[in-house]
Amino acid sequence: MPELPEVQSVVDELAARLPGRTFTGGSDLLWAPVVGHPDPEGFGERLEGRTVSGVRRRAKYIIIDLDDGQVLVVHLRMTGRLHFAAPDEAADRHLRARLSLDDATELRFADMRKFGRLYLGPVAEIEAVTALGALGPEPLEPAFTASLLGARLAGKRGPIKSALLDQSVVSGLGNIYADEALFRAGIAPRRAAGSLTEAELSALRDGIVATLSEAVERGGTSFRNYLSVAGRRGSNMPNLRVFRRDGESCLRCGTVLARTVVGGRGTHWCPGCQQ
DNA sequence: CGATTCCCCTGATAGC
DNA sequence: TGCTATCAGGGGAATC
Repeated sequence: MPELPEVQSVVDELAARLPGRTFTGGSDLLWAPVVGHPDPEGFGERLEGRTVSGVRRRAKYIIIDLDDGQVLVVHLRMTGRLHFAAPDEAADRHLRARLSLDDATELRFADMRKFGRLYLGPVAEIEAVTALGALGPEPLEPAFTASLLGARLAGKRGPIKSALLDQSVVSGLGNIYADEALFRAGIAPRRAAGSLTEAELSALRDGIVATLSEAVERGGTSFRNYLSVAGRRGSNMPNLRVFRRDGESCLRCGTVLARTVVGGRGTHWCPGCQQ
């Protein structure tokens, strides 16, 4: 489940290789609905001849800038994976799209669960058809302070866990890092989002930043599916304190860790030290 | 408008 | 052992 750190790893590897490359004809959609925008029929034609000028990340979106001002945006969702391959390399059964490049390779998008999407067009168009236009602040940028977090959460009555997963509140967190950040901050996942004290907001801001930046350093977390562009697993899993550790004892206070459902999502936490 | 529920998918896992 | 039911979960749409 790629969240900010996993997407960052993918972006870093794409950025080392894709700029300067030109998409050529012969791109192939093995499963047309993988294209979320525009209509799949026009996709290959619109991409052909475009040269990559840069690769960057916004929230969990991979943004590939093209020389004509358009962007090719990729969202991996749950099981999407990008990798480079030779055109004659055998395709695995989950391959959804092959995008031909001018160096006799192709950028492949595979996705077992079929949730991931490719989008192509001017930024404004993509912002209109995805959440890209309504995203909350990037948590690893300096502007992400406790007071900004407090302002984004103000007045919210729903659980803090749900608010952290809402990409319009803060962008980039998913289920793993939301649980981990709440544990580090000592805040129970069902606390009303707008009820946090200043000290708690500060601890949560710090917990989010530490959790994400450590995971970025370790190349992300590979729970089961995630692989980087180069096919590497992230090494952050041993760094997880609560996620999928229910039944084990808390590293901080020894209480048996619990699992519950908050906002329809599996939630892992310590009833002993998260208040 | 905010909060909640449902839905999309298919491999892994649990239960019998 | 083998089959079937359930689960997981990002984010968008529909609903309350």
